[in-house]
Amino acid sequence: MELTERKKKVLRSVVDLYIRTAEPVGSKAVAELPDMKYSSATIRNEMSDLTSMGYLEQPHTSAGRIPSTAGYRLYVDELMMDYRLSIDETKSISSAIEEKMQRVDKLVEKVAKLVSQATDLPAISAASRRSISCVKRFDLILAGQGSFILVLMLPGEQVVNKLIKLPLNVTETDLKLLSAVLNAAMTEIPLEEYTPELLDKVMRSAGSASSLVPVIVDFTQETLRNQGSTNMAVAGQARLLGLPEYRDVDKAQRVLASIDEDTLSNLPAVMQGSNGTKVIVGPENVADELKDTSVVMTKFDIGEGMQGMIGVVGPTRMDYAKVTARLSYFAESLSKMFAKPEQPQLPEGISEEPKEPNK
Amino acid sequence: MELTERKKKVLRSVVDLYIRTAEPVGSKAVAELPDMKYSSATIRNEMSDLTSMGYLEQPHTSAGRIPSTAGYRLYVDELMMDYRLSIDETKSISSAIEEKMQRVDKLVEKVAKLVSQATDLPAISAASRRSISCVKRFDLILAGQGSFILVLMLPGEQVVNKLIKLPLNVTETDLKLLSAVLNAAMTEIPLEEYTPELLDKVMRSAGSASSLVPVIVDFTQETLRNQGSTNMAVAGQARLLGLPEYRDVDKAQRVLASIDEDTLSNLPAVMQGSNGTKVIVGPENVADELKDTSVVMTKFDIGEGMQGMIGVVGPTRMDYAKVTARLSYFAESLSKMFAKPEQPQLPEGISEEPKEPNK
DNA sequence: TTTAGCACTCGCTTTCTTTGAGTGCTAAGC
DNA sequence: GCTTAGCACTCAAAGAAAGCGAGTGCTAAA
Repeated sequence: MELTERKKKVLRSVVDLYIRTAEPVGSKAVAELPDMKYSSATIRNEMSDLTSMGYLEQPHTSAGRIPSTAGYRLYVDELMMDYRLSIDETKSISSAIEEKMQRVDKLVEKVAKLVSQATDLPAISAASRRSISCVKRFDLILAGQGSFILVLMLPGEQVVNKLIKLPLNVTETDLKLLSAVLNAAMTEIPLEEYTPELLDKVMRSAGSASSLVPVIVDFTQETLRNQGSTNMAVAGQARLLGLPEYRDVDKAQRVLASIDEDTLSNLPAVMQGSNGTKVIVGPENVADELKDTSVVMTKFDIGEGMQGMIGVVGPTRMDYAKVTARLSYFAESLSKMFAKPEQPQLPEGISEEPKEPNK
Repeated sequence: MELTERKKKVLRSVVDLYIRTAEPVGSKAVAELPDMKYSSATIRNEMSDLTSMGYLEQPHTSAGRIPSTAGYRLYVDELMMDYRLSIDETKSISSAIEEKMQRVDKLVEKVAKLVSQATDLPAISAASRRSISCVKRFDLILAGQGSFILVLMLPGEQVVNKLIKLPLNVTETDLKLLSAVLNAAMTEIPLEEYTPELLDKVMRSAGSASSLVPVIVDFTQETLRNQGSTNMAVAGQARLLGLPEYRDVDKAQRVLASIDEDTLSNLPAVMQGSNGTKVIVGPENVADELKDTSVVMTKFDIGEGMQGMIGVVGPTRMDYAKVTARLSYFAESLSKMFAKPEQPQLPEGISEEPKEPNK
């Protein structure tokens, strides 16, 4: 059977109504829509066709129709009207983002909150660095009896430090020598090349400061490893409970549990290939708990070898148009913010990174 | 009427049973407890007395009894049996804490998760620094054309850094001079003494590097201000939904909303005075949404001018004994960890010490 | 091809009934 | 004088039955 224009129109109307009401949609309701020029009987026939074509479903014989997964898919891919963000919306999103945000992990948290607020759904936000990283420079600063500060400069304006304490005395000369050795031998090379042989070589060149080498290298390796890590935050889980489909507490709990930060750690992988906004409708989901829950995600580049992702989780009948619009706008604003880091809206640049000592 | 030993025993049994079952407790159930040597009729009389004394309540005439707020209070303050942590429990708590945790904010997050796991309830964790802080030392490291790294040493082994970029050239000599000036004039003094006059003086002494002073001082001030801030994390909200009293989604949502990180920002204030473990039973709560929700909190010192707090939120009938025991153990382990930061740490001495609650 | 009409279906809601845990009271027992 | 067995009474919760009404599919007429 062919999917005529009228059928598409009916399908769109059904999905739109269902998104709004969360109740099965009857032929009469569709017929009464302002720009629907046919009677309920006609609509009924069309809906019957759409059902046999697999785009709609009937919870039971005498109920209205609800969109099937295929129906949502078609809706998202073709039928969905562009949602125009109102000036107010763009304004509130931009101004929220523009507040200066200091560290990446705080930023991720903040963004998750904002996205959740903007969509009224639970939101996830993540930022991950690709781990192709190296040390650009080592600095050692004497900090007192047997303690010194190790400062690592990494690509992308990042600076990491650690206060190191040792049960032996350290002299300025030791540190000078050691930092020269480290800078000569261990900068600009990836983690993999930190071989035992290299360490050995460094140790030997370090002379009296050689006992400092292991602790320095340990920290460096750990730092480089963490560079490839992902910051992630979830916000607004409670919003899920406001939705009729999650009045069933068990269901809500299952979904909430599965969007816990721990559980989601593999999510970035999902986003790997695609760029832009991606909609995963209900059963297309990998996780079993999310079978009747949809996920909308947007990936974006934030420069400096970092990637950002924001997404929301909601019922299959969520307002895809609105959600994707807001998400995209968010992503865009964030990209912009990162693209020109020295611009006025971000007075300090985003390169600082206050660190605590204590591994 | 006098509160006899037997009445206390009955009350304790009622609370214990209610904590376990979440159902009104009948006289028969109490009478059938192993060490209850009276018949249900006798218990019935005692329960009737306890009801008129205000320690128990009846949801309706022909139902069992549930503890009133006064009943819980008495239970928590006097009746509650010490809960002995099993070796397994202490082990799992200690080993969880022992994992190296890097920064305070990450630690707070991690602890919230652990506490939530250990109690199976939503948990809050916070760490706050008293803001009496100063810079112990400034270091400036040249990092390239017109950019350098500012390193601040703060009390308590903290080191903070920031990469600063400027549209002008900076020389090693400039930085040497400047750091000498800064260390002479601006260390060991509190934020308040960063007066315009002082800045002026520093600027003048800084010579050709004077243009760097404002940006350095800005960052320093901001850092010191942040020192007084509070890190806070909430974890395991979803666990609330597993409890029968929160099957009512609206209720659950209200509670969850009110333990959102934002809302709770005033919580540290509540903990101000008291030390040790504090139990807030239901209606004793300030927030209206938490009227039938209890909060158990423990405050502890983690040295270096920092204070920690962990707490859980749960139904009024939560297992206070178990929860306070675990919370205290957590607090203790954390304190220990901070007290001897370089120690390999714990398992010896399973000195749990389920705290006597303070009224 | 569209539409009005009509019989039919079936999940909700409401009302009524039943059930049983739990109570308070009384009178007998220790 | 305490304790306990016994019994009538209460009342929420669970189950069953009835009625409602939104929605359908089909048919026949426009």
